[in-house]
Amino acid sequence: MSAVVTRFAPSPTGFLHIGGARTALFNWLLAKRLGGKMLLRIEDTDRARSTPEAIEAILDGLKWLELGWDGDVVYQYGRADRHRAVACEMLAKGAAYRCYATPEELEAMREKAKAEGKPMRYDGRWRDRSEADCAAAEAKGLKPVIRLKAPQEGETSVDDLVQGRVTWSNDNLDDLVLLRSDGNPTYMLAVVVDDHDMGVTHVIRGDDHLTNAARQTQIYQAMGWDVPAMAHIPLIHGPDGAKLSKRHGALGVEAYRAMGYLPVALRNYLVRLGWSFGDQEIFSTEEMIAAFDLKNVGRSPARFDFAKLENLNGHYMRQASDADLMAGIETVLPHIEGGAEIAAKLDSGLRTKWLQAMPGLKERAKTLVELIDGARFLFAVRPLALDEKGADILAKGGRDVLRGLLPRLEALPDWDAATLETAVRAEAEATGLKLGAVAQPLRAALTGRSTSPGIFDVFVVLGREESLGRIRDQI
RNA sequence: GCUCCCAUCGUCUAGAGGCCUAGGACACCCGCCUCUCACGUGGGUAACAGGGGUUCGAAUCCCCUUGGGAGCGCCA
Repeated sequence: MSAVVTRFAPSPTGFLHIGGARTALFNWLLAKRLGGKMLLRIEDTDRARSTPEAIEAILDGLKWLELGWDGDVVYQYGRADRHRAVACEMLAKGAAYRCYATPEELEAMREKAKAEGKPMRYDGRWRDRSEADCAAAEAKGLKPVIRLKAPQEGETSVDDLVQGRVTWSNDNLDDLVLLRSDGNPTYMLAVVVDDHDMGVTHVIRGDDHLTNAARQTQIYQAMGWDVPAMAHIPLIHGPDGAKLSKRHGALGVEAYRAMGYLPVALRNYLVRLGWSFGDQEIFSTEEMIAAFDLKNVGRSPARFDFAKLENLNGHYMRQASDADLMAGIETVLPHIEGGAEIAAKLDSGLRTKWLQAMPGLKERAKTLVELIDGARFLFAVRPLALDEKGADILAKGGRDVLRGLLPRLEALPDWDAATLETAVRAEAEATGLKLGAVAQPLRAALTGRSTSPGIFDVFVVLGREESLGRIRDQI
């Protein structure tokens, strides 16, 4: 029984988008589940569009998502010699042929087919030419491409683990180009050769590759190689149902990092997009691995829903340890707006206060960005700038409440939550106010806002001097 | 145009002929808890695209229609 080998094979023409991330996740999960390996291959045969920045972004994205790959990264372009060798082998065995049709000629052919309402396929005009024809073309200085001599009768089927058996009539599949006229392999050839050479047993990718699967199957067959198991998963759509384009939120995973999402939450969200396991919604990484199965991957496309991602993220934030959250904050700070200033203030004193406030803070935040925002009162400098609601509370009687309360607080022997609460309640009782009517002005003075963690916790984290100072500032 | 894929609440989905008066989750609405906001908790609104079959019985099987999506490159 040979071990399972999956692969994630992005082309480095842009960042790692959300659909790619899910494809990587599924490959990773299947490999983990079956005790196999997930390989990483960068499909950079398109020299003009591949960039080192994109490669970096993809590797960085996978690392952030904690989807590690096995072995070294394979760069497809580095294997061009082998691809060429296979193309020559196919030529030699009659499974491929030289085609001297020019790009202009092919373009005209497509235009004509389109105008006549016929399928836009290569018509095989060089399929059975003589050596003499080829020599004549050569003499004219034409450089040939090498095309697959695909079967013209019968049909080609793909037994897809997600889509089921999908069959094409061979007359709908034309003779694809294996080697370009400049001698470089095409994607179609390179994928097949690489997957074969790398021992890939399961190909999991977006269903935009479904038709390619048929053509690639023909290449496997021409070479007499085993076709790996295939699984074409449906694409992710934008919230409006249209294709997930850049305009819609087909953001790179680094954008999700900058929005303050946790890798564990993003993984959980992504795995439930298209895959299900009964009614279970929350999966730890271990549970995900144990439960994942291609059989439970659906065939219909899913829409991306930020609300659900956010909810999941909130769940994982609440569940996370304060220390992990602190670490998360520090890693995300360089990636968010205004993060640098906060990072500059983040000394051990602030870190201690922040950690102390974390239990109350994390209950109220759905993202790391919100967590940071909710903690602003910790490092705000006196006199505090009030937001609209905070100012409103103080303007409408809040100051009077603070004036009445101040002496009581100043006289406190201890500065712990219980003592403070007793004092504030006593003041409320003495003035006939509800606790909320006293707590809100305090909240406004202490945090500048109308919402915050429990007010007595805020008192304690801020400390006696800072708390009293902030109250006096507002009187 | 041609080929292929898809179709259950607003969204993600459960459902593999009777267990479905269609379940869960998110979102939304109404309560409870409460110093605010959250969290938590109780409840509610909300879906089998349409039409034909097959069957004693269909969300589940078949066909058609409609609506989405993908592919049809010397891109990947």
